[in-house]
Amino acid sequence: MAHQTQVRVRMAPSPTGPIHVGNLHTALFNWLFARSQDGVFILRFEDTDQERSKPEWEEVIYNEMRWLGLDWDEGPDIGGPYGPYRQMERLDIYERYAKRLLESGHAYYCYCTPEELDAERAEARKKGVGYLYSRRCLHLSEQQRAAFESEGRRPTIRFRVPDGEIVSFEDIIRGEIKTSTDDMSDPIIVRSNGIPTYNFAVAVDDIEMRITHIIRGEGHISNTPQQILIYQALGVEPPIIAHVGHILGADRTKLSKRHGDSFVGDYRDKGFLPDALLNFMALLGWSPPDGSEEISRERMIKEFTLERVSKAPSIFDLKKLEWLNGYYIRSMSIDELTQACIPFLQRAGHLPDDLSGVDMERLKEIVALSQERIKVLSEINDMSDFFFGPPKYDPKSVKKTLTSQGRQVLMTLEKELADTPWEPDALEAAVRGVADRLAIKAKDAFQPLRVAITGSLVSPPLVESMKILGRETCLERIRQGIALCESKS
RNA sequence: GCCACCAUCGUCUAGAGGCCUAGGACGCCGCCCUUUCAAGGCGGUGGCGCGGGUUCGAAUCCCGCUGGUGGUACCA
Repeated sequence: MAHQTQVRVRMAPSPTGPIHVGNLHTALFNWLFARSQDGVFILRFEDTDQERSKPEWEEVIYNEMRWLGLDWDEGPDIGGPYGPYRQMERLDIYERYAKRLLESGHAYYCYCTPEELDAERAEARKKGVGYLYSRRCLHLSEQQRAAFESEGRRPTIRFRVPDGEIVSFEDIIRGEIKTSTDDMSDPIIVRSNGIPTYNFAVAVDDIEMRITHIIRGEGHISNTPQQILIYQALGVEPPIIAHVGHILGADRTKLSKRHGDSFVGDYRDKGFLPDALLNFMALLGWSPPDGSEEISRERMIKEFTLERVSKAPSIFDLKKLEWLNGYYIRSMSIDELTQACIPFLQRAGHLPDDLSGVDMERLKEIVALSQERIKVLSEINDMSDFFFGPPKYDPKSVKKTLTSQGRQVLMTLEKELADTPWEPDALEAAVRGVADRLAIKAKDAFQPLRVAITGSLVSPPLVESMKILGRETCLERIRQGIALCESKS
């Protein structure tokens, strides 16, 4: 077998906030590709936007990546052979590359002010043509430059886009994409403060870090020709490129903060499981050959190929995520699920912070009764609240069941259950017996009892819940239920 | 405005010229199971944006249109 160079891909977020669902999508595809190819997954922070980048976000991003189980092989925290992995620590590298471009005539200094540039843009807009920088700084003499400098103007560096050429690249997902350089304005690659702009820094980093495949969102398609031109000017073969479709909100626009719940952390806090979230995200724009929906991390890695990634954008469908999450919850062992629910129960005040006094066996029984009833972990709270304190009587449920007939049922049950063996089967038989004796349907006996015990018409299985609650508590709640009947009538 | 990308059920998708009377999944609806709600089982609803080509044959290829999205920054 021929030796192939090792696949190297990267996730390059800017530390300007937590991980967004869109970031996760492309990060996942990069990670899956790396893992499927025995490649290297690199984490790099693109922090050249000094205004918005904050070091605090880095820690948040690490934590979320760890929560998701997306591990990286090189990064700012663990280093690697091509570091540093934070762009602001690589300024000398960009400077070197910029110098090369300047010397080879592929770049030039530009002294235009933002105001002057705005005017040019306004002019182009007025004429209804695409904006192209006027290039009035392309051929500045030493004297002209000195004059600008003495005015106190600090230059940017622009890349000189060649005239009359077609830039073309083969996108693995989309096929050939061509752009005419005549439609491209000379981009600023280094700001007047010496910090490189995105398109330049990315190209330099991807070269320096030996990136073999760029997998990113389709929003970057329009940046690609610029970057290809930079590669060409530097005499470097560009990596293989793949643009994945965006993820859209229900309004069909690119998912963003505006849509709410667009951060990974939002889903973590609601009780979505990382495996479910990853499974769901993988299915947005990709599907395994056999069409399976529930697919483990291992299988995703095994079956992932860029060839199967679709180019169309996709809408984030919360309902499907919830279904998948429910599937994963149902697949967990009771021990695992209980552990996963504990933080949510604590946050709701159902469990103390210090778990040493908690009856874990009882807790597991409670969780087990809710397992196939919850779609997200946080739902454990509403589903099982009556185990942790007095029931919250739902007015509608009370009105419907705690009627005069309900009162009769509960009063009979109070006596009956006083000495029924406290086991689910016996309890069920007892309730049915009462229904028979009263000549009513079993349902009409169970429902008032359910409301008295749990507070609601909707609850986990009743007799199993009563078993956990114990006789005294249940009898007390039945009396409470009777009282509610009386206060009504 | 200009440039680019995209286009199969409501949603995620399968589909790489005949296997398509377009398959699966989520959702929705109905039935079964059942002490509630779920879960599970069974069934149903529902789609190739439009118009031209190419071809014996098009969801699949080409062109146009329409629609959507993205970019158009000394943001990334």
